Amino acid sequence: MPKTLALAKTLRERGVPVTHQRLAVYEQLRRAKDHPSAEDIYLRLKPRFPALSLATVYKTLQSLQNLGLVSLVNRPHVEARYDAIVDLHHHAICEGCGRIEDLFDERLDALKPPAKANGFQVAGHSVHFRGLCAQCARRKDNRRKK
Amino acid sequence: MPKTLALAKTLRERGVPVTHQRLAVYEQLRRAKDHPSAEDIYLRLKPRFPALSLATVYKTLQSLQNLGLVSLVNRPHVEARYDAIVDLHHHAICEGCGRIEDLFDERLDALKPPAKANGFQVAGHSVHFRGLCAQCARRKDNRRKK
DNA sequence: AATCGTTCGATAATTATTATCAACTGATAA
DNA sequence: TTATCAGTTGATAATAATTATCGAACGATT
Repeated sequence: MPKTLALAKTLRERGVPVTHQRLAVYEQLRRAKDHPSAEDIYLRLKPRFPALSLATVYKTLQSLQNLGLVSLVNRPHVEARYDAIVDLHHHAICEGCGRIEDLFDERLDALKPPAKANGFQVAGHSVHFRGLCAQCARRKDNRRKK
Repeated sequence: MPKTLALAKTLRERGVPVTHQRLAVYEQLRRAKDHPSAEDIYLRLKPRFPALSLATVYKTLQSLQNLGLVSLVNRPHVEARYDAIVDLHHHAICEGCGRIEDLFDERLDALKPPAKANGFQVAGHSVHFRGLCAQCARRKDNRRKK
């Protein structure tokens, strides 16, 4: 988790050109405490960088993600997936094939937020595991053995 | 969680007209075990209901959600939100104002999927609490007292 | 069977995101 | 410092998922 000042060094080390835009987007995201959207970041930077394009913000966030310097709170632009099960349950999401499996587990159902989340009134919760389902895990192993 | 046969009764009780389309969409979703998208459902029903429109599937899923009969696995069509924190952490999402707060909690970090999730290779996980943040909870209370 | 409010299907509109591409910029080497 | 070149930028078009619109058709009640 490099600080803004260290970002230039990190980028250089990985052979990624250091640009004003990249530094500014990362700096803005580090300062923000509200998990901004691409457009939020764009609007906040616009006064200082009048020539900035929204597309650049998207591309920059994408490459910072690839470098492992930025994470996504919610997956964007993915079609909605529905479930006829409305009772409390959880999900395992396969990153290989997109398959979503239902998980029923009382231990997970009983979770409570940490006391630090002061005054937050919980209406519900869910746990998402991400990884590879049995089939996809096998396929990956095979590929590696080649 | 009413069975398909019971759906007509449930809808009637709530004053919602019972239509072939609504019954079919719900039946299809109950049978499916793969958390289908609106389009998946549409394509699966098309052979039996050639006149069906994709817009109707969306509208039907929306009203079934309002009735509490269908749940969403992932929130659709919401802009991506980014985070400069890449270490394992969790989120509390306010349904009032959309605010997302970071939660750090070793208890939540240590979660493992139930043994039943056979062969699933976990790469990571996260816990989402949804509800109302302190401010929004207060506002709701006030409104109720009127 | 008549009426009325709701829903349906077709299509246009909207929103978030990605693709395209010519002009520019940062890093490297002369 | 300047020339070079791959990678990036900004402007805009394209795409994908979803929602809005609206006249025609339907379900429930009488």
